[in-house]
Amino acid sequence: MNQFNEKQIEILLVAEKLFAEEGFDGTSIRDIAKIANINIAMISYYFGSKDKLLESLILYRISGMSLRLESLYQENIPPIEKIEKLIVYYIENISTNRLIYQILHIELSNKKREINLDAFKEVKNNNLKLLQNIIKEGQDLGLFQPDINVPLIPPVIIGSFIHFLKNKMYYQELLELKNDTDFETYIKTDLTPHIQKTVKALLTHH
Amino acid sequence: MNQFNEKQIEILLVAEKLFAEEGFDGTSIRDIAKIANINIAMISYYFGSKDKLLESLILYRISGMSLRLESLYQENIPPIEKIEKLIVYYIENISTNRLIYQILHIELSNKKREINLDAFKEVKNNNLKLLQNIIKEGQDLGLFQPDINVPLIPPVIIGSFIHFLKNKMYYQELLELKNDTDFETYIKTDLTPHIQKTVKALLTHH
Amino acid sequence: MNQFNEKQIEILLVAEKLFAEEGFDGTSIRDIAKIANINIAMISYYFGSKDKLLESLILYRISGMSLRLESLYQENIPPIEKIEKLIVYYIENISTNRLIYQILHIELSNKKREINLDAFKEVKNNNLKLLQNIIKEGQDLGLFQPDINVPLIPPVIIGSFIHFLKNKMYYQELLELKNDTDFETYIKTDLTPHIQKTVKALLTHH
Amino acid sequence: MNQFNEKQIEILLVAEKLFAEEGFDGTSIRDIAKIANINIAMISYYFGSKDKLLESLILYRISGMSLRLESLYQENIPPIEKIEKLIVYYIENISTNRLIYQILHIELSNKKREINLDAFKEVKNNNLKLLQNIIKEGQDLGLFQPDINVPLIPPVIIGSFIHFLKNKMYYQELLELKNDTDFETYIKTDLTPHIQKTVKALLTHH
DNA sequence: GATGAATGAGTGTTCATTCAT
DNA sequence: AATGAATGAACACTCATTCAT
Repeated sequence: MNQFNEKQIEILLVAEKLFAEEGFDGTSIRDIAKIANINIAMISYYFGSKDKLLESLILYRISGMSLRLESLYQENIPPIEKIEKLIVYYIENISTNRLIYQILHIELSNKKREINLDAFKEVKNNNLKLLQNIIKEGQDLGLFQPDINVPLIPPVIIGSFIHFLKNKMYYQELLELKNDTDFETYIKTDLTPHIQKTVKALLTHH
Repeated sequence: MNQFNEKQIEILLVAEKLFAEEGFDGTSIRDIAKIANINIAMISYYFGSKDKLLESLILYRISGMSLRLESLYQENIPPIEKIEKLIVYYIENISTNRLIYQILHIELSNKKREINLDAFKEVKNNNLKLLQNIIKEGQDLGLFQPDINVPLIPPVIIGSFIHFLKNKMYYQELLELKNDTDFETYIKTDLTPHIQKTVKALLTHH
Repeated sequence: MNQFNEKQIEILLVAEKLFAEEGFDGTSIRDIAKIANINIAMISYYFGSKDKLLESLILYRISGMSLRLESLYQENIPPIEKIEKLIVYYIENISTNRLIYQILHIELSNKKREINLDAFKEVKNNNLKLLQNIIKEGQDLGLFQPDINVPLIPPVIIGSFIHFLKNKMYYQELLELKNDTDFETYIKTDLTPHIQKTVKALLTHH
Repeated sequence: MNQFNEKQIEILLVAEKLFAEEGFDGTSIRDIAKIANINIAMISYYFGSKDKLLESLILYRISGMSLRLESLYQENIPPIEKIEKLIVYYIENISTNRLIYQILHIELSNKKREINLDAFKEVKNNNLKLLQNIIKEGQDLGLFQPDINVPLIPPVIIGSFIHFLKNKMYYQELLELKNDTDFETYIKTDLTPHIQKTVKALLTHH
């Protein structure tokens, strides 16, 4: 399933870190080669070019975003709980793939590079479909309001979380979260429930 | 009040466009000079360096984010309406300053550059304080729930909107918005109300 | 006699210091302008160009090397004492004009710049002629040896002294001269006598 | 023993010539690249930077100043002859390494660059020690005067010669040396003996 | 299959000088 | 008489990529 060998993956991981920290244009293949402890020519050799290295990285990461959700819809729990679980999934998925999300967020708006995001789109569509099913279920049960603009709910979930991440320093100061652990804990104990609460309110409030 | 002359502002606008589109590292001062139709040396001459050009741009834009809100709190309208207006303000402010927001979002997470964001932080803090006052007012009137984590509300508003903007192409396809005008209209007629509804639900839902 | 006005001389003095310390090519007119506290354009305005500034400086300095020696030959003292005095004059002249000597020594060997050194040559020739007369006098009196290659004596005097100056740091360490004052004192109490002794030995030794 | 390859040495030789003729700041890496017939990037590639190129050049030259003198002290000839030979060595060494001496003399007095001259200092110290031994030998044999300031003798030798070289044009005219060959011949037939005579006079004259 | 050597194109910046005022 | 604004040319250096081996 995975078309990259060990050395290639090592390069991809180094590249991911650097692209996320310094940006694609701000990262030179020399930097990558030095940290990955490989010859500079290896990158062109393995991936063809710096651009194709990015493509490979995105492909590698997105194909790794397994759809562990498949079963969620089938579970025998109230729709409201499914929503809660879905939100946790969203947040965990972004957390796990934080670096590639960062890269994508930057490069997405870059006119220079045309990135094939079909695989990413598919992931999004699957998640959206699942969300739609759950909401439909809740509506059928009379638990959720009927007039819900479903496609605008993921932006609330994802957007809130990513905005929080991006402004880490600001919120660390504001919320007096002294270190990274505090920050991560806050995401679990406060931010996630807050987003859940927000979405649930939206779905049920009349 | 504004310390930049006409020509400098012209350069800033070109730089803003390019930095947003291509990234800071992806934009060369030659690109800027060519489009702004000026000599390359002018950028160093006017701003000192490419880095300082970015600083100047941020300063220029943030100092332009006038606090047109001052009066909002004083208005004689129900708190719920104030919230609606504040959300419109948030969205309009980001819309107007879309490019610099994009730049900031990218450069914020770049380890290389240390950008002085004190002015930006101040804007944020002011907005947050206003939000807190409005919510307090609503709570005192028994209209809003008492257990609201106020600092987490701006992420919902800003995050949702920015996520929608960033994934413009995806949502244009999904929502069948054929062109930029449709997209902008959708923001006004659907997205803004959706965010308002979401926040209002959160505030009032028990 | 002096064709430079006060401001021009101020510029020349700043330029002299910088040219000596950083070299001509290593000094920018911006550096000069900043230290002299004048507008950059002033240098071109007053002197025409950076190159002509150097020319002006050399002219200014050389024309200032007054021939205080005229009378030496006429003094009623033994030739050997005249030689001693002449050597002191050489050393004092170079000391006083240390900076311009440094500049000349560097630029003399620079192929790029063609410096008109006629005035400098005249000074040298005058000094040489005086030396020749003194030596002739000593030879006529049977005090000095007859086979003296007079033109090679100034190199001994000037060369020794300048070499000592150029290798200041080396000799400060070697001779344990802790500071600039010690160094200057050593020149007076040891180096000058040493050069005098050397030349006198050459002139009188058979 | 020599860490530079053929191509690097070729670059070093071109750089040496240009640095000597135009000064370090007056020489661009473009000039060097053009004359050495290499790509501009090669200089950074081989030496790291222009500054390090200079360092490499100095290292290359100084490490090449072999101490061919070791045996001189052991030779079974009178001290006065050893002195003569040592002076010839000084002059030949400077002649051979004329360009790097010129560069060092310029850069020595440049405040900008800090050049590691430890190796150069060692060469000087070795030569000085040899000189001291020879003079001591002559003094023990009653041939040389006892009160000799030995550290000030090299300045006489080196200074005289370098001053003569630096003022080549002046002395060529003064001494009617029509071309370079005449000039070089004069150094051998007149200047060297003159310096030898001077030092010998100093050492033996009472 | 893997890499050291090499390069042309491009980077941001500084330069001395000019010119309108 | 004096200067701020402006510029083309040059600067040292880094870039991603190629290619012979």
